[in-house]
Amino acid sequence: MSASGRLVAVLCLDGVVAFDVAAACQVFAPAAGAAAGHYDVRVCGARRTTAAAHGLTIGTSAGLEVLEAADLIVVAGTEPIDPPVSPRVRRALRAAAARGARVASICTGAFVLARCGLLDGRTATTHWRHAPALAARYPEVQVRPDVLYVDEGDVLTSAGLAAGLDLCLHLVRTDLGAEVANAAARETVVAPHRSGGQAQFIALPVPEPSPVGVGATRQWLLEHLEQDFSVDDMAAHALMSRRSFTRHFRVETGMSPAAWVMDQRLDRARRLLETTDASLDAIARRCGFAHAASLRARFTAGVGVAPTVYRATFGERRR
DNA sequence: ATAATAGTCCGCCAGG
DNA sequence: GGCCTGGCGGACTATT
Repeated sequence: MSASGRLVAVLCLDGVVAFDVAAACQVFAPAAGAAAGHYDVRVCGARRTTAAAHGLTIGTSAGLEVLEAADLIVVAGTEPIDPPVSPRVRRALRAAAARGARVASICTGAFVLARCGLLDGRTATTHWRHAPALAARYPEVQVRPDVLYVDEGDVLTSAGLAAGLDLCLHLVRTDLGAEVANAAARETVVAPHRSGGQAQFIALPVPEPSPVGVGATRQWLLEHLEQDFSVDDMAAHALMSRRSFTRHFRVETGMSPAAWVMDQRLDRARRLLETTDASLDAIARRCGFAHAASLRARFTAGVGVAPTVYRATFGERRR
């Protein structure tokens, strides 16, 4: 519950994928930077060192006992997939979820959660290559092979490798707000915000505007977010028919045009709520909403809390 | 709050 | 045949 010093345990089983461990550390553990000091990260395992995939060895900084106290447990993926899970780990993960701590998996770490029964009746994702295996072995799990990550509140899963970074940034965003998350993303040199629903297969994974395809149009949209657009307006800018435009847009971004624009509007609203004292109405207009009422509705639906609550939580209270 | 309206998404298919 | 475009229309969603 404390605002700082959340205890994060990164769990390394045999065959752990080093990239996944590093991704979590990179986002949560920096000693300097925006997120510094907010998390207390321990890489934990059953032994001092854990044999990782690809012949690497990972030295752990804690034993399994941290699982019992952690506020957030990140289960890194393993190769081969679906490793045996000791009763101790199983108990610890279940207990953590039961006491309200969050349990997150990266890549094939979802198999570990599934094995512990934490995904039963839930929606989850994993690396696309292993999604069929996850669904086949654990029929209780609703597998979504087509998203970057799934946030079920206390249990979160993410797709392959880089999507783990997206999930970690999503957690920072939830805990500390968009400004801190964006700063952490900047340090990691990844896209600041890729929403969980984004497709795993996208031609241009990083939403940096590119001059090819519909990238130029996305750039243009970002520069004029305060305006109102129909899909026809966007297609006209891209010199395409509406049908071709929406088709290309989905291939490149994994989202429909309207959904993408809404994501961008909400992102901007979050930032303005955090960093300015502007009125809701002014923010609404600067983000392309007709009025405060529509911002409020879409914000609450998309972010999960009302704008004023968000500002009270994450806004800079500087004198 | 409800129904009417407008806008969006996407499978389908013909044509270049 | 493979590939891309863009019109059509129906299901769906948001807005008023």
